[in-house]
Amino acid sequence: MNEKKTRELSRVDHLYLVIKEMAISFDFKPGKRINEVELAARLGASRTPLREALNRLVAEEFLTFQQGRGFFCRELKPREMFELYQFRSVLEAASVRLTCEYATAAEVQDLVDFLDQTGPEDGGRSSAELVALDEIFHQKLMALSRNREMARVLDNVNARIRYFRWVDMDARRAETQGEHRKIVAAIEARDADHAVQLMDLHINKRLDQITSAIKESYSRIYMAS
Amino acid sequence: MNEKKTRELSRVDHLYLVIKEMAISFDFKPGKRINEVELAARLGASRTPLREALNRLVAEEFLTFQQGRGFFCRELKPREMFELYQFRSVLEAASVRLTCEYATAAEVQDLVDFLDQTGPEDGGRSSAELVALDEIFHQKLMALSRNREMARVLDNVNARIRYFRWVDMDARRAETQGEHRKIVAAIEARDADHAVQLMDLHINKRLDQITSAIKESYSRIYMAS
DNA sequence: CTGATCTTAACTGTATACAGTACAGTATTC
DNA sequence: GAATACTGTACTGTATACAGTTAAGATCAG
Repeated sequence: MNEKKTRELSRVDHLYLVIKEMAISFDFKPGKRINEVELAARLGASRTPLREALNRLVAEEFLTFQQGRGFFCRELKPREMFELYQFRSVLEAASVRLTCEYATAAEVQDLVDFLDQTGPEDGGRSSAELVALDEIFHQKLMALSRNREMARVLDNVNARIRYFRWVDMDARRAETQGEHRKIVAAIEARDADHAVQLMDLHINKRLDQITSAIKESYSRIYMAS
Repeated sequence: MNEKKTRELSRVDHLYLVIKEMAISFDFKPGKRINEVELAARLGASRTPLREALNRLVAEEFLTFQQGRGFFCRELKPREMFELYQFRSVLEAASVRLTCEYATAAEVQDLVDFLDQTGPEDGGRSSAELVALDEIFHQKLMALSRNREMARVLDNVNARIRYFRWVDMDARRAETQGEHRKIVAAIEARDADHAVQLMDLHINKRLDQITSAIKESYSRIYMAS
């Protein structure tokens, strides 16, 4: 027990968080098997807590598991990304609708303040930083809809498409912030239908767009190694 | 390796399935700690694979985990059930909309056939059987929307509210089948808005209804023991 | 009888050992 | 030369041991 690891956290929790980040950013290559002995050594733990963490990540679809062969990194499949985008769109539309219903004026104002603070410009931010800001905006919105179950699933969906978005954000970095402002304006007016419509435009992505962006994603995954 | 357990399944997978069923039906009492040694002995396994299965179930919110204290059965909280019902409603509305868009006429006909086969009457079925049939109907519908990610989450939501529904179904056993028919009719007409509206009526449940039905649920949980 | 403190038993957290299995690499045969 | 059988190595699957921690029970003061 020497590292300055985040305390108050069990070893399994710690491993879970670290490996989840590795899975998100494809430090494991798509479809490749994970060597437990080697990974355990690298993270300074034994195989027992490591496998417990890996099992959690299997349940959250970051990894897959095959009887007798072990744990594997998920693949980056166009169809799956498309379904996750579609799912995200559904979650966000519901989020907007419920927010129109439940959020107080003060809470909506907080959202406006957040957009003001993060500025209308991208401020020289990296693609990853822009994605992070975008996710925070949507998390705040989801929090106002007062449904923690949907919030939890949205977090999972966002994490699973995050790598893809890092790549994709480069192409449309300018648009995001302005679209957020329009959505909040519609919420302030309590115009749920309009807000949902704007949200759909903001999120939806066609399968062919995804397919071509995934090619770029793959090339970056293997460039980095 | 003696039991006639479902083969081709790893021990962890087997434990996972068995314990999940136990969690769904509250064989573990709400909030109570799970004794690993005792449960391992009861299921004829050692603690290592048992804990791997328990960790998966924590990730799926059937159990909770506290550092240094172990695994606990989830509680049955009105607010959480309400949010799950709301979530289910969102998922099913999306399912209906996408089905209107993507399903072939033949697929919709299969749905009609399924309703015909399971009859307009409850046929003396138990509450649990009716809930199971209802879940199958909604799974089939979700399959037609061609989004496996949403299907997977719907399964999880359904499993988590299942015990509650076993209790609740007694009160409204007659209604379900007829509502399903109306929904399918709207889908056949490709009238998405109407189908969604019917689905909302079919699923939504107010928080106060849930709260009172949960009292009944708790009494049955502790009766059974 | 109530509350605090100490002691002890029970249980969790993790490492490790070993058995069994998958897979690669080599040899052998056609 | 290609295909198949064999053998060895590496890795997973699971049990178990032990250390550390929590929680309960007993003892004693107020």
